[in-house]
Amino acid sequence: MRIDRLRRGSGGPASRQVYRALRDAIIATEFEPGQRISENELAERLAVSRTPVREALIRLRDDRFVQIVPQLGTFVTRISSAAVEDAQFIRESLECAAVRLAATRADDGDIAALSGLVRRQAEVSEFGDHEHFAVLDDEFHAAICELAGRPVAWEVAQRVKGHLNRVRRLSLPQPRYLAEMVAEHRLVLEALDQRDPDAAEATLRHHLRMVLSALPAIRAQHPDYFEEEERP
Amino acid sequence: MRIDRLRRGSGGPASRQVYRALRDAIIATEFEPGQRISENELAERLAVSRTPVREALIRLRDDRFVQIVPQLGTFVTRISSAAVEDAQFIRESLECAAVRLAATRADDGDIAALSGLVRRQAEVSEFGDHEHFAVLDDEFHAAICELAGRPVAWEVAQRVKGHLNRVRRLSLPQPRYLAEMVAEHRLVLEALDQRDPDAAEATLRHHLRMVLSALPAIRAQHPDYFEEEERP
DNA sequence: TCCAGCGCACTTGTATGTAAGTATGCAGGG
DNA sequence: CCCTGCATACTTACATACAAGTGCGCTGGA
Repeated sequence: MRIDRLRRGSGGPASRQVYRALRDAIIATEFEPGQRISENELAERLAVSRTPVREALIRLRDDRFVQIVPQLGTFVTRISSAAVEDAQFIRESLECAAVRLAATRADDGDIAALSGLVRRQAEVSEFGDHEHFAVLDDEFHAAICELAGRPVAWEVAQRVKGHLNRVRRLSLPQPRYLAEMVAEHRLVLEALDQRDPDAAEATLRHHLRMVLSALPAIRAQHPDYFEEEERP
Repeated sequence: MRIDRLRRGSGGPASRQVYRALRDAIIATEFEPGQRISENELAERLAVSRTPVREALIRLRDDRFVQIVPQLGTFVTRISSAAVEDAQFIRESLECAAVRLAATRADDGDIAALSGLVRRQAEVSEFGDHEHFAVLDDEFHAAICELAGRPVAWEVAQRVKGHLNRVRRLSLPQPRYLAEMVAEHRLVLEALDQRDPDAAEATLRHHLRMVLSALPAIRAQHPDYFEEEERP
């Protein structure tokens, strides 16, 4: 396990640092879905008291990354197709609405900045640097929400996006994945450049749905990471 | 102040009860925007310890209903036009996306149930019972998200909706308000009955935007409840 | 009167202690 | 061997104690 004593006095309050560390660990499946996690053990391992650990876990419960059962334990939620689709729905609804606004509000300078961002994405995609690309990808989507005048859209989207990332990390890296992402970003950018809200929404929606397509395969590969769904 | 000792052992954990009580009080402006609230005083008044109070306040901060400044105090957020518009944006994006899905998935039984709900709304609107209407209104919007197969859309929408409610409570009650709401619900219902996603989205969007129109007037009436906005 | 400077009272953040409840494993009887 | 019942060790929820930091008011001096 990579969770370890966190250095204090740097990144804000302890509870926030614990939250981020646990969230990252869950999304990276360093904490496996279904696993039980103990407040006491985490507090000891992180060298803080139970209080900030508890506050972090409460927030993770709001994010649906853990399930807290009183007097029994706290468990990493298993992946449920419904939860992933919920996250996808929220992200898609918010970002598509934002990109429509962005298409009507962006000026030439905004488009140029976005264009530069996509260019940088193309560069790092050449080297297959997934980690760096992920940062630039987030910047791209954040910039769209910013252009729309609704940065809150990205904040909410980012929160639910963790569920999508957890699934994506389980899928085998496709060789042409990054190149395709860049190509789709270019299409969105083009639609924005032409101030075409309908095209911008359509291309972004298509782009966002790429991730979800791999869901059934991933489920077949890691059945014990998934919640068994009721079949009505 | 109406915040008072809460009865334990009834409605779940104490922290949740405190959260609900505080949230309701803030939305009802029983806690005025800008007012400082003290963990200690609240704990004493509610006859619980600081722990559940603190957990409730943390969640309220995530909702942007309070602002916590370390070593200084916790304050009820003033109303900001940006925050209200953010809430409106999120709610509108999610519910409009949901109603499109609902229009393609609803069967005759669903439509009939929704129709019955609107009929009950018409009844209570006759008596000007705003409180009861609010409950039925929530049921209506929740039902749409349920029909879409995305109940999470309503959960998120409901959370941000508090910001809209706080503003709405400050506006003078319009005499024909409830009747108009019912009429608009009928239009949405009609579009759903005809399985027309575009019409459903358009009518719902128009419906949701009614609240926002009163914002400037309310701001003029309660200037000290509002954040002063920067004029770039 | 006015101003400078110190001290106190209050705040949130964190640490630790108490209470209540559940699953588990072991012991004993059938 | 198998099942029943209890003791125990663990969990979260809540209460309380301590630490660090900020603003405000009082006090003393000019």
